[in-house]
This record gives sequence, C-alpha cells and structure tokens, in this order.
Amino acid sequence: MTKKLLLIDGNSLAFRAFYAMYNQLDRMISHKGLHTNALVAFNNFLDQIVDPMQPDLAVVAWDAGSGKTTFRGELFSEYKDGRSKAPSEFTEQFPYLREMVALHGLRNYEQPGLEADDIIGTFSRMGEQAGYNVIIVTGDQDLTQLATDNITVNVTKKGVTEIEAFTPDYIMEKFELTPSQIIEKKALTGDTSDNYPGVTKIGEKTALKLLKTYHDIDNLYRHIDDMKPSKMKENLISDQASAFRARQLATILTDATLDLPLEELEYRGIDYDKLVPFYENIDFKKQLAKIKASQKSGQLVSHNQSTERPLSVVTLNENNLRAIAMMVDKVAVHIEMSGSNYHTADMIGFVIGNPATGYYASRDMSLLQKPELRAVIENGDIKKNVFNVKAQLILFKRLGLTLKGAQFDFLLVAYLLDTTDNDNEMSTLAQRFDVYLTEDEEIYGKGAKYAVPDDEELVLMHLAHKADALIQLEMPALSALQSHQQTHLYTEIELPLAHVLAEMEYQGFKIDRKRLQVIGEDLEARIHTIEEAIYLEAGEKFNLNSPKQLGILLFEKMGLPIIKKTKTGYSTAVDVLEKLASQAPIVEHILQYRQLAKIKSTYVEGLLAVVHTEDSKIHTRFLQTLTQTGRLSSVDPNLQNIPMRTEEGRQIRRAFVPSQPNWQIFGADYSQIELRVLAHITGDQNMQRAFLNGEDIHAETARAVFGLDNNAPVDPLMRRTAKAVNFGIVYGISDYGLSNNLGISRAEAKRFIETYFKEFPQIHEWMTKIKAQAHEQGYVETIAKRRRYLPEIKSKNFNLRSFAERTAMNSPIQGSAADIIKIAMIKVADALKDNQLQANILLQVHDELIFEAPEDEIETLRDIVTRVMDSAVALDVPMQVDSHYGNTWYDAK
DNA sequence: TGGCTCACG
DNA sequence: ACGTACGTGAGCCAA
Repeated sequence: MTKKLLLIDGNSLAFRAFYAMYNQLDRMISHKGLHTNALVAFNNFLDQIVDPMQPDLAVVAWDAGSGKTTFRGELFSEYKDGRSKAPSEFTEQFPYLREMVALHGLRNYEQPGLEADDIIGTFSRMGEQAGYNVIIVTGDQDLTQLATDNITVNVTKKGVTEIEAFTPDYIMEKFELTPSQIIEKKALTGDTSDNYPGVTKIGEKTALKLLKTYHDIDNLYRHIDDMKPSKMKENLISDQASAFRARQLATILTDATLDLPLEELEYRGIDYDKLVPFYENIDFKKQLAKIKASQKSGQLVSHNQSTERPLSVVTLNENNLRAIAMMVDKVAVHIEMSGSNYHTADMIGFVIGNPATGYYASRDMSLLQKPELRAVIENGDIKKNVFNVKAQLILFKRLGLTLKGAQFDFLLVAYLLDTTDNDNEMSTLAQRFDVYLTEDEEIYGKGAKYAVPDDEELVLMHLAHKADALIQLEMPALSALQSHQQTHLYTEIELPLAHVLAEMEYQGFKIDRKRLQVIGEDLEARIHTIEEAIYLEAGEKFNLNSPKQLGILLFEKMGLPIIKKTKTGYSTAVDVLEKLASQAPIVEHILQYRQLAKIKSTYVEGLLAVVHTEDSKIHTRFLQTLTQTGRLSSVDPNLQNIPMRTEEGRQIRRAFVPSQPNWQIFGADYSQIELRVLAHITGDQNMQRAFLNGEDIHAETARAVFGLDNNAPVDPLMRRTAKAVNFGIVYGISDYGLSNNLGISRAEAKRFIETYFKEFPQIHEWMTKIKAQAHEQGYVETIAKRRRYLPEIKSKNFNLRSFAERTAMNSPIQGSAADIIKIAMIKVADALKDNQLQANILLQVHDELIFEAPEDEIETLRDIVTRVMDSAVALDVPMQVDSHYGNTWYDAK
C-alpha cells in the first residue's frame, strides 16, 4: 500500500475551529479561565479525521509571524493589511493547540519567512517525489492549486470535520479550471481578504471567461493587442503589473528550503499517558470519558491501567440463582430497555449486584420471576441504587414486581445538583464524578441503526459496568447533595414524588376513542370547507401548512404589508395575521384553518395514535429531570397542553373520561400561585396585604399602579394592563417585553414598571438582590433549595446576559411554585391512602391536579385535596385552591 | 435537523 | 446600541 503523508494547515483550521464553535465561546471555559472552543473543535478534527487515517508521516504547519515578514510582505507592503487582529479568546488557545497536536503524535512546524501554505506546498512536492500519497487538510480553498494526481487537497466545508476533497478532476468539474489556473484566476481577481488587487473590475465570472480563452495571463498578455477595444481591455493593460504581482502573491511556494527533512515527520500516534493529564487540565471530560471507557473495554493498548478496578460479570441462569441470596445489604439494579418509552419498550436484559457479591446479568427477563430475585427486588430493607427510579418502577411493574428500597437514584441526584448539560444519559452524567462508562450509543448505535449486538457478553458487561458505576457514584453524589443542602429536597420531595408519578403514569387516563373520532370527522368537514374557500380566494391551490408558500401568497402575490420577518422569510404567526385580517378575508380563513388543523392533527390524530389498545388509556411520561426550573414536563403524549382556551379545542377534553362507570373527573388548582410565591419570597408588604385581605390581585395592582383609592372600581382595561404587568414581573420584566405585550410605547411601559416598583418596593429590592446574587454565586435557589446555575450572567453578550438576568428573577418563582405542588402531590397521595379512597391522581399540570374517583367519593376527595394543597407549604400569604368535577375532563370546570 | 407555529401553565 | 417577555412538546415543512 502507498504510504500516506498528511499535511495540515494549522492556522486556517484553528481559525475555522474557533468560529465553528463561536456560539459556544462563553460556555466553553476551563476551570482556569481558558476559552476552549477552538480546542474542542480542533480535537474533534484530530479524533475524527487524523486518528482513523493513521498516516505514516504527518505535520501541522503554522504561520511564523504575521505574513508581513515573508517574501509576500516584501513584494507588496499592503499584503494582509486591514485584517482585524485575532481576538485574545482565540490566540490564548494557540499554545494548547500545539501541545494537543503533539500529544496526538503529529509534528508541529513553522519556519520564519514562510507561511503555513508554503511549508505545505513544499512538503507536498517532496512527498510526491518520494512516492507518498499526499493528503492536505486546510480551511483555505486557495490551496487547491497544489492538487495533483498524488496530492489531494481537503477543504473544510462547515465546521472542521466535514471536508470536501479536491482532486484535479474534481476541480475541473467544479470550477472548469486546472489546479494551476486557480493561481491565474487570482491574478485577475486579486484577493480581498489578503488585501491585494488584481485587475480592476474583473471578478470571478470574467476571470473564468478569459482563462477559458487564454488559459493563463502570460498568454493573455501576449495576445492583448488582438483583443477588441473595451473598458476591460484598458483595465487589463493598465493593471498588468498588478496582475503579475497578484499571481506571485497567490502562488504557494513548492520549492522553499525547509530545515526539516521529510523523514522526521513520522506519525507517532496518541500518547495517552500525557494526553490524559492534558485533557484534565483543560476540562475535556468527554474526551477523558472516551479514553477511560475504551481502556476499560481493552480496545486500547495503554501502558497505564490507572485505578480501574477489575470487573467481571456472571451470566445469571437457573443454576446460579442461589448467589442472589448473598445480596443482603445493598445492590445496584438496572433493567435495560431499548428506546426511552418504558411503558412499551422491549426489555433487553437486567443486572443486579454489588462489589462484594459481584454482578449478575442476563438477557432472560423471565428469570426475574424466580423467587430468589423477587425476594431481593421486593425487600425494602435491601437498599437499591438505580438510574431513573420512575422508569425502573414501571419496568418492574410490567413484570409483576414491586421494586422496593430504591434509595439512590443517580439520575435524580445529578439533576438536582445541576440541571444544565443533562442529557439523561448515565455515561454523560457519571463523567461529572470522574466515573467513566461506555456510551449506550457505542454499544447499540442510534436511530435506524439501533440494534442489540449479537455479542451477549458485550451487552452484559456493559450492564455490569452500569451497575458498578451506580455503586461508585453514590458517595460522591450524595455528599455533593449534602454540600448543596439539597438532601431534604431529594429524600423528601423528588424521590417520593417519583413513586407518585410512577403510579399516575401506570394508571393512565382513559380515553373515549369514539368521541375523538367523531370530533375528528366533524373537524375534517369544516377544514375542507375552509380550505376550498381559501383556494378560491387565493386563486390557486397551495400547501396551507407551509409558512413559506403562505408568505409568498400573502406578501408577494397579494401585496399585504409585511408586519414582521423571521430568519427565513415572512412571519405568518397569529399576531401578524390578526393585524392583517381587516385587509383581506382570506386571512381570517387562514386563522380558522390553522386553529382547526392544529386541533385535528395534534390532538385528535396525535392522541388516537398513542392510546394503548389493551386498556384504551393514554400513559404519558412525566419527565422529572428535564426542566431548568423544577417543573415537570410531559411527553408521549404531552398531556400538559391539552386545549382549554378556545371552545373548539376544549372539546378534546370530552374524550378524557373516568376509567370506571359512575366515576367522575375531579380537578383542583392553585389560584395565582406564582404571584403568591412572589409576595412570599420578596416579603413585599403591600402585595402580601392584598392576598391576606383576599383581594382580586390584578384589580388591586391596577389600583396601585393607576393611583386609585381603596375599593375604587377598576375598569377592565386597567385590570388587563395590571395583569400583564404582574405577568411581566414574574417573567423578569423589561420595558420592551411589556410594551410588546400591551401594544403600548416603551416609554409608557417603562413608566408602568417604575410605578409598580414604587408601589411594591420590596419586589424591586428583591429583583436587584437576586440578580446580584446570581452574579456572585453563579446560581439562584427556590424555597426548597432547588438550584439553577446561570453561567451566562457573566457573558459579554448583551442578549445572553439579559436572558440570564430575567431567568434569575423568574426561576425562583416558577421553581418554588413547582416545589409546592410537588410537596402537595406527595401529601395528597399519602392522604388518599390513609383515608382508603379509591381515587387516583391522573395528571399534574403545573398548578393543578386531575383525579378520577367514584361519584360518592367526590365530596370527601374535595375536602381532603383542598385542605392538603392549601397547607402543603406554609407561606406568609394564604393559598387558595379551587376545584371542579364532572363526567369528563371537559366537565370538570 | 432546524425553524416556524401553536397548544398549555 | 444591543433587541426578549418565563417554562415546556409536537406537527409540519424544507433542506
């Protein structure tokens, strides 16, 4: 096989790397304050392109100095003038880039008087002559001039890991030029980024045309006199010197004298012993994880096996089940499934064990039915370490087992410690504690390529490593929790809540399929009629669901005024269409179509698709470890956004029915929970008084803001305005946002806010304080010590910083409200049990709980639920809970 | 896959 | 000057 010589254009790739991850600049900072975005991207390049290539010789060429000190600078004094200086965030990464290159086994090379291009050009010719297959990688298309049959020039497309390979054939196909003509073209056009001119008024197009006729500029100028008179001819003549100079500047040297012989470019491969501490120093956790995980599975030859404890896995079967009985103290337990929906997913296998007894795993799920295993799983005295207790509870339930004694859920703990960068993957989260696991994706693949490998040993070993990680992680994770003062939040709120949620999800919400189908048919007819009307008004058929096509129709063909633009074109959002409705009847019809089509596709068809056929129920999943504020979210399907505001949409709720005859749906909701929380945590006396007096809070706010007397009547517009201001306050107010929402000027909005803060001074004080706190300690907290980190509050970027400031104000409020309802849910669940009620909790929708219960239990249920929710947490203001019930969710109003 | 739109609190 | 209200999930389109 032909030997490979790899030549890398260090400066241009580093530059690309820096900008490929520019949007991450503020996030990628090591503990020592070094920006690492270019390092991360460059490392990806080394990992994905260089390491797999295994070249025989390799070098990364760097520019020495500015370019001024090269022959080009002497030739043309303005060469590369006007280039803005590289930002310090970039240059500070340079020394590390070079070290990283070296540790990956590549030579770094630079030579005074030469640019990186010239080093590459010269090495490429030397390599070609020595019979190497030469591979150049650069971010600069000018290097394509070096391509020959033995030299391929790879230019990065986007980022640094996607490349376009330029061979002479490909260059011909793409530009209709030979590699050497790339230089001729430059001679004519010049180069704005390197700041040298070619011939006046000649650009890409004209240059190509001329080169087609004359091939190169020597030939062109030989025949210049034959050219018929034109402005272009004059320019060519007057700029002749400039053209030849440009050609010289554009030509990459291939015959420079280098101080380094080719033989010394030997590629040495990765030096893991040194790369690990290097990565540690710059906080490359992901890279470290990769190295450690592959060392573990023996994929790497390394001299250093570090602190890895030897791990073996025993394949469990009928004959060695007795070993399970040794597990008396604490075990890690894990059922592996394919996919994320534990209600329906296939179970791939399970593992159980601890370091003392060893780890036992199998792909045969039926073994879990054996008494030896059941005795351990269902014994609450044997403490369990798990990952995602809610998922495990439901998986075991599906197998007819009750998982008891789950005390350490690494997913929950990791989420409470830090909500950011949580992808709900054990391997990623474990990295935070320097525990390294092979990623699931590496074992199973992802997307269409997902498959459980035939190699059973591989799967069972992966499971054993997970179990072992759950044991290793317990101590450091729980002590971190302790240091955050979050032990109570974990043991008294999130962990018990997971059990309540598991019950709710497993129970499911019964669906009247027939009702959904009828609603669907009705909608179908109405949508059809509206569609016809729209096509008639438009004078053509088009895809109504395409904002692009709709935009073209409304704003180009019909000439309606453009109210707002999006990144990609015209905005056709509701607020825009509402402004246009008076100008063309079609707009009103489009709004109607949108509304009905949404109901039909998302709620009728979407819900029908996820009703379980066996029990005619919907089993949503509440994600407990996702939101940044502590709220739950709901997926597959989302039952927290079932329509409510329009009558058409609300009809969907008629399909949500009790699971048994003569039962009812019952709902209880907190009134104004976020404003009550605000009054509590800010300690604002005026707002607290309003709640203590049981006032209509928005009316009371209106009186304050508009300077009305106590008990003076409040007109609806004033109340509406005050309500919007209250909302704005909770969201972390800005005059811009409020003015937008109310359709008033920014100045007016600003006055409202100022008056509001004057009337509720302690709210103002708190807003100032919480922002300062976020800045100083880097995070904000809720009443239950739930934490949200806000690193961007220190950002230089106004937008990012402002966003973090609003978040600093909103998160404690939204998050404390979430704490309260979570506590209430646990207490309600306990109360239902204590009172031996048959009622089931079905849903939580942020400030309300939905139940089903026998008709004759409703009264008791209402008493208990209202009382428990009211008193769940004692604030400085009273809580108010409203409740409703009826035959369907729709009727519980 | 990202962008837009729209459903909820 | 900058140019956004806070927190979510899903369907659809256009690459």
